[in-house]
Amino acid sequence: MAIRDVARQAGVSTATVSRVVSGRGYVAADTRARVLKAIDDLQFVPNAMARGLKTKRSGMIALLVPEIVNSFYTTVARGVENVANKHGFQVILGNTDEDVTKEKAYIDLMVASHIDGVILAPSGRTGSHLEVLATRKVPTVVFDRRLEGFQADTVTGDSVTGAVDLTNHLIHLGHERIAFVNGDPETSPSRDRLQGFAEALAIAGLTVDDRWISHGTWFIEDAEARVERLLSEAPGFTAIFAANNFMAIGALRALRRHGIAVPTDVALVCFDDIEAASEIDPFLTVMSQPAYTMGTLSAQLLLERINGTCTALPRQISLGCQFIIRRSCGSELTPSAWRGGRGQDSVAVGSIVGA
Amino acid sequence: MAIRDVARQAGVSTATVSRVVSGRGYVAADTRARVLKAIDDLQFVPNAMARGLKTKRSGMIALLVPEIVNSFYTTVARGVENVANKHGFQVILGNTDEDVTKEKAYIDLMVASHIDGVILAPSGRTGSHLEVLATRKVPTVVFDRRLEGFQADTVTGDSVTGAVDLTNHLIHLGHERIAFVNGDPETSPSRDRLQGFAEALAIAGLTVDDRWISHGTWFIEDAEARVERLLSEAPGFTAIFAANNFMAIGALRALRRHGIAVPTDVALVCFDDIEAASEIDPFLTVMSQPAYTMGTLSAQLLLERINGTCTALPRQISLGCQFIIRRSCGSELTPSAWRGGRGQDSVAVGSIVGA
DNA sequence: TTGTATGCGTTATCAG
DNA sequence: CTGATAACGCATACAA
Repeated sequence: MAIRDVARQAGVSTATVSRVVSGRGYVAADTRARVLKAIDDLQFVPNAMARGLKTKRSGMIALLVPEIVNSFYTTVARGVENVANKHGFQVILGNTDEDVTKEKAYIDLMVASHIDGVILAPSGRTGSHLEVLATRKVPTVVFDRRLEGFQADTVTGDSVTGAVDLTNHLIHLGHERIAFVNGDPETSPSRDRLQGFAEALAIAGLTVDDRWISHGTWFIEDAEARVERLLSEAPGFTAIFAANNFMAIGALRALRRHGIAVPTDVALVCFDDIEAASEIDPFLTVMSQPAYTMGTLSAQLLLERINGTCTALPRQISLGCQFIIRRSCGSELTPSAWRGGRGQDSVAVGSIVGA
Repeated sequence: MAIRDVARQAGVSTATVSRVVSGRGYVAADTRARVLKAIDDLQFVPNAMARGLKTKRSGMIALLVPEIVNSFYTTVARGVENVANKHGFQVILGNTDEDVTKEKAYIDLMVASHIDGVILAPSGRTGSHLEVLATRKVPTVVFDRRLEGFQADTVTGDSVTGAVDLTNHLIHLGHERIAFVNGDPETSPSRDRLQGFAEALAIAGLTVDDRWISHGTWFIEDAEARVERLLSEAPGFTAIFAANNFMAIGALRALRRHGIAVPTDVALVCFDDIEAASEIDPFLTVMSQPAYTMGTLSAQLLLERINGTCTALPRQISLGCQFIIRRSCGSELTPSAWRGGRGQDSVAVGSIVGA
């Protein structure tokens, strides 16, 4: 059941069938009807590979995320998928596990599959392992994490500002000794959030005990181990700033094991929301990134490149984050600030930095 | 930079290059070396579409889930992806949004892409919209939800037993008036869990107020609205059995709005875990399904079909669930039972029902 | 408006 | 062990 079978059945040439199927070119109404009937009779489904071989387009885009069980990334995925599907693209979702090697392997596979575009939250500091994308001119959008030495449209959250706000919040509540549980320092959000944290402290005239700042990976277990160590080696802090939701979960585990209550004994704030947790009890004060929007926007930028609609220089877009105040800092719940948006994001203020 | 460029560069035929690349057939050592050098020089990457057109295999399998932000499904995805990648397959992850139409659209796309196999948690009661998979002989594994009138390997959690245990737990704690917040009655887990619930109550000589049993969809918002209605129209229950994690979250939202505390005022248990929430505070008593194992197993079954290793009749596998007791029922935390497994699942007892 | 013919980049079948 | 060559299923330039 290939295109030629349909052609024979309808008494036309394969070219005509192709025109009917693709909708390109002129076909007489009655001829079209005959072809459509044949297609239906034979249950003809065009072979996407053969088509792709000819057109050099696969109709697929890849989305590579470092951690598929993190709801931040799945929400981004939702956004990407919705926009992509709406424009006739399928999304291949890959989980890179914060591993540059695995990321590279995926990229190579994608290149071989002649994927039409790639959206990824990269794991390394540089984009050296992505050069094949540039070489093969595969449209690429980087999100969540900026990359050094790699030109591509980039969509990130405004981590510096968000971290400043989150830190100020703690400072205003009277905290002066704040521990910072960071993720992988190779990734830009890690550095940005630490920077915002440090800036806010400096302006407030506060100093940081270096022992209260820990780096590592973005895995829960790692954060847990580091907070564990922190508690035994350098206690004395009254609050914790977790660089993302997973770091916060790790911190919570360690604190719980030590019988330390949040926010009674230690305050806790973090980047990214932990939706499920907050249902139970308005709990963690967070700086929620517009994940869904990050996904839709990334997909839009990518599609513009794929369709050639945009040929401008790489665009850098920074999205504002949403401050959600809950009672994790010892403060009372502020109803007006408690506007946890579900499903789609609430308004997200974006600023375009690049061209 | 196609295979013929490599052939020319290495001074051999395309057939020889193909043999080197695919690893099939005899090639002299020195010839192979020359070819490999040419491949490296030219940065040759074989075109997967051309290969697929010839071999009729895409090297891809599709995983269709109803709700991508539900950690149960992302955990399954992790399992599927790990096994698939290990065997050289890529995974296309699709989100069907509990929508049969969207599911059908995905399936059609997959068939056109000559996907090698499909793993899906279907949305409808029957598999009538999946017949194209049978027609085209696309290996298929159904997981999480059984399908009527569709022959395929199936991997599910043992919902009936799990529901019985969960219900007995509530009964033993003294609850006699239990509300049941179900999901979509078109899906088998919904029916199985209600059945287990009813069985346990019957054995205990308890009756159910029909107004306390609600059906609908598997969306959080829907459960929330139904519990909301329940609270105003038929209060009086002392416990809630939520058919899955999302139903529980919806219930929690409604309860919170009414100022009803869990477990103080109303007890709550559910199927599937809410990992993040439990980190904060050992909270919900749940019947956790072995999601990761469900993923790896589904992938294994599928690969056996794809490789033709298994040609037996459809296999039905039911996986035992893990009972995690926390303090959501008014009981004290039982340390020995508190063994929430992370990452990979703890032991999961499986029973093969079919051939 | 329709048909013919060619090629996309591989793999596989045969000779050699 | 290696090479020539014919498909695979479709899209498209060019003819008609």
